[in-house]
Amino acid sequence: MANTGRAGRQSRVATLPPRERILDAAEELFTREGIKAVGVQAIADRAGTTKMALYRHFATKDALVEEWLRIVAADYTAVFDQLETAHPDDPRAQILGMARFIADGLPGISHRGCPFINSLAELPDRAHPARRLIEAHKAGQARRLTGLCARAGLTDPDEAAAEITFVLEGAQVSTQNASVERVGERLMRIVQGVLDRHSAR
Amino acid sequence: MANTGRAGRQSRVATLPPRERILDAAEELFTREGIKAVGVQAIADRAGTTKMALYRHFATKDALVEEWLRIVAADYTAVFDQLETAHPDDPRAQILGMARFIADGLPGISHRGCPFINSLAELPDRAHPARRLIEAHKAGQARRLTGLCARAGLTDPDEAAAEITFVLEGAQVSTQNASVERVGERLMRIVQGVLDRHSAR
DNA sequence: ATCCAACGAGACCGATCGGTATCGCTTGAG
DNA sequence: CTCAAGCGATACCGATCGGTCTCGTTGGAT
Repeated sequence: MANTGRAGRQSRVATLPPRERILDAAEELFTREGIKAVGVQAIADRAGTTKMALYRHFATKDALVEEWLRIVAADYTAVFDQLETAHPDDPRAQILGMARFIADGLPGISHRGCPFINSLAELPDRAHPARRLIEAHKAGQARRLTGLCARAGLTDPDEAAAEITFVLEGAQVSTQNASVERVGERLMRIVQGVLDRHSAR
Repeated sequence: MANTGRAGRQSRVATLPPRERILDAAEELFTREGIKAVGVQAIADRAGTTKMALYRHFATKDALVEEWLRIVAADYTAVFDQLETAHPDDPRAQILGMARFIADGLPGISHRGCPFINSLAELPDRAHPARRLIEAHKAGQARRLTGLCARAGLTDPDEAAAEITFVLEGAQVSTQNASVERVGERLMRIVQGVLDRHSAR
């Protein structure tokens, strides 16, 4: 998901405006190295611009972090929305679509995990705006997933949603470690099993 | 697990040697604030000693981080061992015991997650000794869990172990966010379900 | 009693951090 | 054509980082 910008230098033609390049660079570096490990200078360099230009668009580094996470969250929500319009009357397909989206993304984030989980680790302060954003996003996703489970006719929507959430998060975490092989398919099989098991018999 | 040292000032009597106090302080601060966010000065202060004393026992900050993670990993392994001696011929009880241990620990790590997962987020470099330590520990736990699943007579030990791992990690991650309520019991119920489902009928 | 190793205290170092100030240059809307 | 706004470059600021050095004290084994 995301990572729209090419990795190369500032292309000669059709260069994006500085603000977008900065956000692309931030996405790349924050994801790969972590928030605290990346300095604003490095972000400016990778964006092919300067620190001053960065501070013309973002008040502080924290504000940039927040905006980056807002975009990531919006990307996830967009996938959810898109699945909803694609399968308006099939909540089960929406759930499996979300799982498929996560599963397919696993190889790409190999050894680097989920941006949200990693950012939470670097933002211990619950009052931090970026952290509040993450928690709000996760809460919204959980509510939405629970709703889908209910509409899918599962016997215990709360339990099923929690189960799926655990498995989804756990798969992303586990991808950081060991053999990434078959994690995606394993994940799909498990989610499928959860749905079947909670279905009214 | 761990957190053996009292939280208070350096007690007047029976004060632990500096090295232990430093490790206790590191455990406390690294867990609560994160690795990168904590300076060696802060660790020394909390241990009631000085930076110099710290560097007499640990070559670098990284070495201290590594030693801390080694202790945490050893604590987990010790619980595993203890369960093995308690239920030598009941692999199922061992698995449930481990899940119970995690579940009971969830309220304690509320909003701060698992030290391993958080540390992975702050150690993007796969060659970092501390990271290698974590990966080795996780690999060992996974192997052990798979073995238990096999001995428990589950039809697909690999699948069952992966499922349990995902759920365990996911529960710890999710504890950082929302309503921590009932997460422990929910976790136990899910693991129990995984065991039942994979049992030969 | 002695002596040495570990300790507490604190100054100090170079590097890097987030963030600001200054100054030309480009550029596109009026 | 004009001119202000946005831009790139660079120097700079105070604070903090990990890590080193010195020195005076202390306490347990011999």
